[in-house]
Amino acid sequence: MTEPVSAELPGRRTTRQRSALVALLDELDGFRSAQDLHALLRERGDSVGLATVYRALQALVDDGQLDVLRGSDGEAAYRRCSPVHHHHLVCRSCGRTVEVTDPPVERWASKMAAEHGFSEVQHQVEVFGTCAECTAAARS
Amino acid sequence: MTEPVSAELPGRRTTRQRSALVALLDELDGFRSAQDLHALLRERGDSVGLATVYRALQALVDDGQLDVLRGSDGEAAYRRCSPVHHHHLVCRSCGRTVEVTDPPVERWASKMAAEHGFSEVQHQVEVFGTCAECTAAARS
DNA sequence: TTGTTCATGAGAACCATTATCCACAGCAGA
DNA sequence: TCTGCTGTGGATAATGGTTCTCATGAACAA
Repeated sequence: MTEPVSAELPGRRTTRQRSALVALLDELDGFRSAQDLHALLRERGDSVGLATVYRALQALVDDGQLDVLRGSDGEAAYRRCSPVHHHHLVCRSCGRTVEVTDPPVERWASKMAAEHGFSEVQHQVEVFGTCAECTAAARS
Repeated sequence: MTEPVSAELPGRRTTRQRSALVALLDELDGFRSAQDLHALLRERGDSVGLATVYRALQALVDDGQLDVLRGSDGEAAYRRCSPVHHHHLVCRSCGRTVEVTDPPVERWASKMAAEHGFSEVQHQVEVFGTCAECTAAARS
């Protein structure tokens, strides 16, 4: 009751492992699986346990600092994202991601849900394609 | 070369197990997991192996007769769907599903992708909420 | 009916994710 | 500085959905 409730991350400590993970995510610009991130950390010498990677990712998601996406194989992929509501345009081939926003889509989702009596609505809009570079590379 | 290539399901046999699965899917109107479907088949006496359920579901998806959805836990859910392109409005609580279409969203996705140089675009739009009945039930 | 070939089913294998256990680190108060 | 509390890390086991293996059985064409 006496703790500063307004603090962003109450009772969350800053450790070498979490810093390394956040730094890595800042460098990457596409969605990466937890397994990938764990392997990348090991490669660069920042040895971190797999369970720790999962815990840290989950914590960051809870804090709204990461976005999660489920691929067609069910594996979760993570990415550092802006805190405002947005959707993604993801390259199937290289994983590069563009954040996009579109108020009309938001309105459409709310309207459609209301028309059918649905409440507490969330929507999920992701666009997958092949980016210009990968298309060019595939042609060579 | 001599087979009827135009046949809907070339080289796919009709078996008791597949018929039972399709019949079950026709009766249900929400997304169900493979595990659920397997349990339901057992309950009604149509004993079918779990592996068979997965194989049959995969085959139906390949033939475009089923839609797949990945829940937040990564579990796949299946549903009998109309063959034309559409999206879903899914009740988080009871799983009931409404199929919706919206050409503007389709156009928006294509336009957005083109602006960023993406090609071979697919999009995924799902809206989750709580349907009127479940909202009412929760209030009681 | 017969032969070929695909489908089935039980269980093992697989793999991402989560839980468990215990040692350790950071911080607060004595 | 010492001590105790609590969150964290790491290794590993457990979990659970999905896929694979392979011997057996069923569908279909001739």
